[in-house]
This record gives sequence, C-alpha cells and structure tokens, in this order.
Amino acid sequence: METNNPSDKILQAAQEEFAKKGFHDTAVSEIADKANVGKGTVYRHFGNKETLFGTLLKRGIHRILDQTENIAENSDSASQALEQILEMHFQIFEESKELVEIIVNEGKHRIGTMREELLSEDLKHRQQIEDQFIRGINRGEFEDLDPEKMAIVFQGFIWATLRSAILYGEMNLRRDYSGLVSKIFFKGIE
Amino acid sequence: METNNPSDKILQAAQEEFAKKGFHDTAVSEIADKANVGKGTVYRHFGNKETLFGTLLKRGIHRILDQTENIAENSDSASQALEQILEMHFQIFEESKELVEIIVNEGKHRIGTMREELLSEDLKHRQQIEDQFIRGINRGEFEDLDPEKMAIVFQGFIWATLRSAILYGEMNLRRDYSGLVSKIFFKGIE
Amino acid sequence: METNNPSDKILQAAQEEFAKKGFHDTAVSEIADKANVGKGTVYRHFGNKETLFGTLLKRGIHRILDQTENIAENSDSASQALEQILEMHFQIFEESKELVEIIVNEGKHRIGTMREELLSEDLKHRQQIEDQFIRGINRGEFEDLDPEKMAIVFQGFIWATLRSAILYGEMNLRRDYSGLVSKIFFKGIE
Amino acid sequence: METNNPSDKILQAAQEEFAKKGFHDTAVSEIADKANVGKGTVYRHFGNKETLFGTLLKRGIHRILDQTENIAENSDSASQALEQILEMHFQIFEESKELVEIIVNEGKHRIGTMREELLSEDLKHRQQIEDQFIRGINRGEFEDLDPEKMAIVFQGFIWATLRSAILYGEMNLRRDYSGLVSKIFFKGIE
DNA sequence: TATGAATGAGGTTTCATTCAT
DNA sequence: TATGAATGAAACCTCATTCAT
Repeated sequence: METNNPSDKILQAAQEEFAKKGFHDTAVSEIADKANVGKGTVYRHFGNKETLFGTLLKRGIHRILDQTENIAENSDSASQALEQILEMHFQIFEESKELVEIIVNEGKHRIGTMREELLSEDLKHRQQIEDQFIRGINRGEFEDLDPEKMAIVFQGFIWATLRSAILYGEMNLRRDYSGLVSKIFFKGIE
Repeated sequence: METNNPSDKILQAAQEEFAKKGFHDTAVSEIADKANVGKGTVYRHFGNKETLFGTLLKRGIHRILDQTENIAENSDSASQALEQILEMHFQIFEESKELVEIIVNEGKHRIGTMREELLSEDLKHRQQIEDQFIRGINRGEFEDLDPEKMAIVFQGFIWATLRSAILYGEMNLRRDYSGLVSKIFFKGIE
Repeated sequence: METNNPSDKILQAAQEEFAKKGFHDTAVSEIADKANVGKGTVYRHFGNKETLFGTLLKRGIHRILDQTENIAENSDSASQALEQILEMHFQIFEESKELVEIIVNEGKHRIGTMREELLSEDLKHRQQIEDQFIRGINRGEFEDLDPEKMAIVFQGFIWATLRSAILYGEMNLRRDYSGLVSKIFFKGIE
Repeated sequence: METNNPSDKILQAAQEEFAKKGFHDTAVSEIADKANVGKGTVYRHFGNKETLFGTLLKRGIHRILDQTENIAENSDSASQALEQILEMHFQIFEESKELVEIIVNEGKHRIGTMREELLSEDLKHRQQIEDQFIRGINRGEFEDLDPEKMAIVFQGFIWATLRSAILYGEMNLRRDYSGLVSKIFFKGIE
C-alpha cells in the first residue's frame, strides 16, 4: 500500500534505519534520504529526532494495545487469550521486525520527553494482561497467584522470547518457541 | 573496598554513567570526572570509548560464566542448579544494578569490534544452561524436551525477569519474582 | 573581485592561513573565522582539512601548468619560453605569495592521499620544461646536454629563486633575480 | 661510533623520525622509543620538542659552516671553492640524508624561538659564499656582477639541487647533477 | 639522573537543527 | 509546503609536558 504521504514515508524509513543502527547511529539525513524527502521535511512533520523516534514507539505500542483489546473481547478463555497475545507478538514481529527490534533494543533510554507517556502505555498493556489472569483465576483456569506479578512475569516472557528471536535470528523457529513457552507457562500455573 | 587503581575507578564510574544514560549519552569526560582522573587517563587505560564499554560487558559476562560454572559443580540436581542460576542473576543485579542494566539495555547495538567475542560468551552461557537441562532430563527431573530450546527459553526467562525489575524498579520484590518464575517454570516442565 | 561563494572565501582564507603558519599550526576554525563562515561549512565543502590543503596545492599547480602550456605555444624560441616560464613564476608569486609559499614550504610532507596525484602533476611540469630543452637543442639554441637533467636543474633554479625570495622577503628585487638567473643559466658567469 | 650518551642517541633518533614524518607528525614518545630512553629523558636533555628540533637544525648548519670555512681556506680559486661547496652539500646529504631533508622540508616554519639564531647562521653561510664571489671577481675568474645577489642565487642552486634529489630520490645521479650545475653556473648552456 | 603514568589544552569532525529561498 | 546549505555545540581523541618515584 504505497503512500505518497511524506509522514508515512518518513516513518517507514525511520523504522528501518533505527532498527538497523539504533537511535544515535542513525542520522536524520539518512532517514530523509531513504524516504526521498528533504531533511527539512522531517523536521516540519516531527519537530525533532526524538519525537520521530517516540512516534514510532507509540505507534507500535498502540497497535499492540488495540490487538490485545481485540483478543480479550473475542476469546473463550483466559489461557486462550494469553496464548493469542503471545502469538500476536510474534505476528507483529514477522510483519514489522524492525519495530519490535526498536522497542526491544532501546526500551529504557531514548524516550526523553515521552517517557511518561510511553511508560503509561506500557502499564496499560500490563493491565490488559493482568485482567486476563484475574479472569482465568475467577474461571478456575489458573492457580490463585497474585495476578499483578503474573502479568509482569508474562510480559517479561513475551519480551524475553522476542529477544532470543532477535538476538539469534532464529525466527524460523518461532512457532516452536511460542508453543514451548505457552506449554511451560500454562502447565506451570494450572 | 575503595581502590585507588585508576582502571578500577574508571570502570566503576563508567558502569554508573553508562547505566544511567546509555553509551552515546555518556561523554568520556563525564566518566573521567566521576572517576577523578583526567580524560587522557581513560584513553591510556582503555584505548577508546567503545573498548571501555566492551570491557565492562566482558567483565559482567565473565562473572556470570564463572558463577554458573561454580553452581553447576556444586549442585545436587539440575532444577536446583537452574534455580540457583536464576537466583545468582538477581544477586549480581543487587550488587551491580548498573552492570546488569547495561547488559540488558544495550545488548544488540554498541558492541562493534567485540561483537563476535561477546556473542560467543553468550553462547557459552547458553551451553552451560543447556548442560543442566540435559542433566535434568537424564536424571528424570524434567520432561524430555529439546534441551537447546529449553536453554534459550530459560535464558529468556532470566532476562525477562531482570527486565521487569529494571523497568519498574521493583527490586524489593525480587525474591517474589525469582520464586514465582522458578515455580512456573519447573512445574511447567516436570 | 570579492565573491560571496563560500568555497572561494574558504580557499582564500585557507591560503593565507596555511602560508602564514603551515598546515599543522593552522586550525580549521581559524580558517572558518577568517572566511566568515561556520566551521561546518568548511567540512561541507571540502570534507576534511587535508583535502582542503590538497585542493589549494592542486589549484596552484594547475595554474602553473596552464600558463606554461600557454607560454610554450606562443613563444618564438626555447630560451624565450624558459625565460617567460621563470618570469611567470614570479608573477604568480606576486599575485599569490601565500600559494607559492605553501608549495615551497610543504612540498614533501602533508600531501597524504593526494601524493600520487600531485607528484604526477609535478612531473607533467617537468616534462613541459624538458620539451623546451629538446626544442632548444634541435634549434641549435643550446648545447646538446641531456634534456631531462636540464629540466630537473631548471626546475630547481625556479624553486631556488623563489625560495630565496620567500626566505629573505626581498621580493622587491625580483626582476634582478629573475634576470640574473636567466643570464647565468644561459651564459654562465665566467 | 656507537655512543651511549643519551643526548646523542636522542638526536640521532630525532633526526631519523623528523626526516621521515616531519615535525608535527613525529611524537616525542616515538623519538624516545627509538632512542631507547624514557620520554622524560628527552625533556631533561632538550627542554621541549621545538628546541630538540632546533638543535638538530643548528647542528646541521654549523657543520656546513665549518666545512665551508675549511674549503675557503684550502682552495686555489673561487670557482674551485664554490664547486667544492656544492660537492660538500651532496656529501653531507649522502651521510645524513635525513638532516638535509629536515632542513629542506621544514625551512620556513618550525623555528619559533630559534628563528633569529638560525636565520643569522644562514646569513653567515651566505656571507661565506659571497666572499668567494668577491674573491673570484677580484681574481678575474668571474664577470663583475653583484656578489650578494650571486650568493643568493648560488645558495638557491644548492637547495634546488638537493630538493630535486630528495623529491625524486635520484640520489644515485648526484655526481651528474653536481657537475651539470657547476657547468651551467660557470659557463651557461648556450 | 631517568622514567613513564597522568594530565588537559586544543584540534578535528559530526550532525541535529534552523531558516532563507 | 519543501528544501538543503549553513551553523556551532559538543564529542572523541592525541600528545606535549609535568612530576612523583
């Protein structure tokens, strides 16, 4: 779906470059070049480099938030929902490898002004997961463990698995992992 | 145990600064100032900024490798060993919060010249973990799952848990997490 | 003929500063200041300090090459041509004292990447001079001596005379020297 | 004649390094290393880098001054003396290629504090040559031209010839050049 | 007297950002 | 609205020089 919208072209180019080289090792001019626009256009649309980066992160997180919401509403059980959430992350990874790499690799630093905003989105996602654990406990699917901690651990599992995939590039094994992680996790808490 | 050895002072200062602000946002002069040495002294001892950073990473990884080795030799069962390995990571985290933050946050980029060396150390650690799974399977402690994949997932669990701890700063809960993760993981694979 | 072209302003400023203080003792920022441009502009136009220096040398050598070519084509005899070539060097010296100083003073070192290119230009000039000696010998103007060696010696004479002029600043005497050198070269002093 | 005198070892090493790479591209530590002494020893003996360099220049010029004096006293005619002076420069060149390279290549800049002293030595040499021209004119060997200018031109010839030799590395031809230059100078080429 | 670890001034270079066109 | 030339702050790094041993 080729757009000629400068914003989209810039965002796309930024995603690829930031994923490949990280925030600091990517020059704004490289992004502009790859997007076939002038450097000034990047600034007209995003104000500065940090905001461009943050916009990318936000886009990714919102996408995850929306899809999680969707899964929650259309699932029969908590364990099914959680499995689908895990699976969904791998799907996004396959579609937007770079976006996930960015989120995984530059999670902590590089969020400057948007720190609060991004952190709050992350907490929203944790809450979505926690809701599923509460649901599961109420339905008798899981043991009665602290749902908040469970959510934190589950969120960690997701990133951890993506991290392995990125680090070792063994993406072709993704279904194996996704399945293995689900298996371990759910058998562990039943 | 205050040393006056410049190398140690620099390494310590670098660890703190890199953890706080990341590689690129930390100036060599800031490290020098914090270590109470001249800028030139940093260069005399480490050659350049990247090597200083890499030295820090190597130190951390070697420490983990050594302790894992030690645990492997002195444990009665595979599950005990793996639990201790997880626990050990939290201990190191408590002692050198910054070092772990660096490893977690700047895993992918910023390793330049030392990439191969560091990656091979990481693989060594994975192998150490895999050895425990093989041991556990042989001893009938675990299900007969692919030990290599198990190792990758377990390594992921470690980072996931540390990542949560770092991100949310809820280190005071560490025992809870460590225990929870162990519980889930081992019940899941028994 | 004041230009506002940054390249020209930078080249002019560089010429003056390099001549006054040599390559190493001239800071790029000084050149930028004197040219009334930002430091970055120097780098945008010339890439780095060494290339800026080399560009200056090339410009000078090309000018000499062109004018020598011109003299060769428009002269009645070899000795007339050679006299004019000598005279031309003094003219250039008067117009661009600094450029000649640079070429005289930093001939050997400081040419790094452009070494081959510059040396080959120098050889071209030697060839131009040699051509005049061949012409002169054929026309019976000169003794039948090895034209290549004659060219080397003549080229030496040029630099020698310029060197004296630069070293002692006795430029006001230039006509005297130029004439004296011609006289000696063609007739000797006995 | 191997000395263990630190000063001599340093001077020798400095000569080689300065000739090879020029003043600025030679580090004091490189000189110290090559001389097998500590960096501090260089400073103890010569105070600073510039003085070390100047000492080298002075040594060379004094040597030339002394030998010229000697030639003047032991020669039968002015033209013989001048020929021997020219020849002597080539001899020194063969023995101390580097020293001559230094003097030729870094004549103008790099003399800082010693500027006056070195310039006065150079003028002394010019005077020695001028004396020979006066002698030659008085003895009827040469035409009655301005001896000062003749001296300047002759001095220029010397450097010019050495410059060619250094630039093109055609030192094996030295006798040819030396002879050719003498011939031209005294008899011309017509 | 000799040393070399430590220092920091100073130099080169990059690149995010601005703004006139 | 789009551009990219110009800018200069700020970072990395070198190396002459000092001085405690």
